[in-house]
Amino acid sequence: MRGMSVAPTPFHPTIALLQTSSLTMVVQQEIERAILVGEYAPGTKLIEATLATKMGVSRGPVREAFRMLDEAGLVRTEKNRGVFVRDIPMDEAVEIFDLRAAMDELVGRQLAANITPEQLKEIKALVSEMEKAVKLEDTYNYHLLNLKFHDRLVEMAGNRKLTEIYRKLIKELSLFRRLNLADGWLMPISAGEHRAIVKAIASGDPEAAGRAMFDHVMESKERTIANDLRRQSRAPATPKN
Amino acid sequence: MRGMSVAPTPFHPTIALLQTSSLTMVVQQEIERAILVGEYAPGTKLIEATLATKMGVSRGPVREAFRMLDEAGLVRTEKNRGVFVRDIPMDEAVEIFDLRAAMDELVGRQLAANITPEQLKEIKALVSEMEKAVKLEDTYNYHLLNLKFHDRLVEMAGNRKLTEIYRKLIKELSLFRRLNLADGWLMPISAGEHRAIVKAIASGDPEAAGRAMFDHVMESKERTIANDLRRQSRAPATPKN
DNA sequence: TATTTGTAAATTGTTGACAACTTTTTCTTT
DNA sequence: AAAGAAAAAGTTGTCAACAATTTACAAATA
Repeated sequence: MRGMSVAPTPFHPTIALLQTSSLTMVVQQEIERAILVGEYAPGTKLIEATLATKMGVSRGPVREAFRMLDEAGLVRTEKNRGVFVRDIPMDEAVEIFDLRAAMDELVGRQLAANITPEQLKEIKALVSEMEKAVKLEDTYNYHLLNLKFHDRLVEMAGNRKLTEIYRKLIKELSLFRRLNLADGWLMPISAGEHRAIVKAIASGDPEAAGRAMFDHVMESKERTIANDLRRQSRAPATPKN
Repeated sequence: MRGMSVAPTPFHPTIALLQTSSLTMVVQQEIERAILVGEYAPGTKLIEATLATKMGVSRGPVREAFRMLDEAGLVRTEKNRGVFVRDIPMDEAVEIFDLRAAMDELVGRQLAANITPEQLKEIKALVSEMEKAVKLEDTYNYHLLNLKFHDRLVEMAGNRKLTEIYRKLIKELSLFRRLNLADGWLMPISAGEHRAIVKAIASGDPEAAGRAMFDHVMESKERTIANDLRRQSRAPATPKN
């Protein structure tokens, strides 16, 4: 037991947490959670002192968390005016879709060449669950499964940098308010595309799988745009009677 | 002149600067510059107090800048131990190359479809300059022109999100020490690929242009890997004699 | 009434101080 | 000497106070 004073593996999980996470980290994650879950809607002003007292810390950690969230694209900082939950405009959402399409194409190619039988089984199960949700018209659950499906695919592609940036983009996209969280009558279409993706990946044809994933993202982009146009015609942008 | 109190465009440039940049911003940019230019090598520990006094500010802004640089992937933070300039390992560099390839493929497709004659002229000029640098064996200038060439292409593709992330990746890659900054005998090859890219874009064939850009990035990836292997054989990793 | 000016309140920007932790140095002890 | 313990120094984490700026609101003016 000599010289064994290296890396004192913590006994209790709480201890491990305290060793890795500073107050800044905790605050950052909590604010991020609240933003992503919609507790702070896009455009909302986040006040340092308020958040600080609410979370029982001083303003320092809150400010540091703000700088992180800003860099991550979840808030926007205006000097001397404060930080606001970011609102993703339509054109930026479109840009994100295009970028995602290119990334997902890479994912498809990679998976067609390298996916394991177990992994294939896993994503097939996810697709089945989604089809179940379609039958039940459970849009919320479909939305969650859809996120999981794509996240797992990206993760399975085995490129950590890709995964990291993909997730960052998804987070930003969740701040795009006009996003259609699986409108009822669109679910079957989306679900069908998922089947096609899995089939293409299983076939082992990189180009086909890449194209299937690329097309799927572009289709959701088109659906999102169309959906937005419908809304705009229903509720005019500037009703300046 | 009613309601003209909007957007008080500053008269003096200094005023504009003071309005946008807080100390944190200035500190962040200065540290980033120093890192990218190699003043702080990968692995270097950055000490809050030292930087603070050196830049004439308190530790607060420095800490906030650290959080930004961490999120941007330029430094890594170890709780209670400090922040260090990040060192990009080989496998991560490879991942970045693969991701960049997918992004550049999108760029190529986009440009083949949408580039203007003026833009085409501009990038042709850049390629010519690079060929000049090849003749002069001016590797440093070639390196700079190469960066500019790719940056302009991405910018011309007109997807701001893509541009933003592309630049972030390039910054991270510059922390990959084994990167071959245009080794002499490789310049002609790289330059040839650039000609091919421009030709493909000019032809207006999106798939060809996309493939040309994709292939070019993958080739530089391979060149980088090969270069690293050569170095390793020259200077063994663990000379523990 | 509409616009401007002045003032108080709220909020952000920055700093310095202190506590907690890590690393280095010094001092024992063998 | 070598190893380990104790002390000192250096550095980070957190906080509270103060300064600078913006916002809200009321009074004054045209």
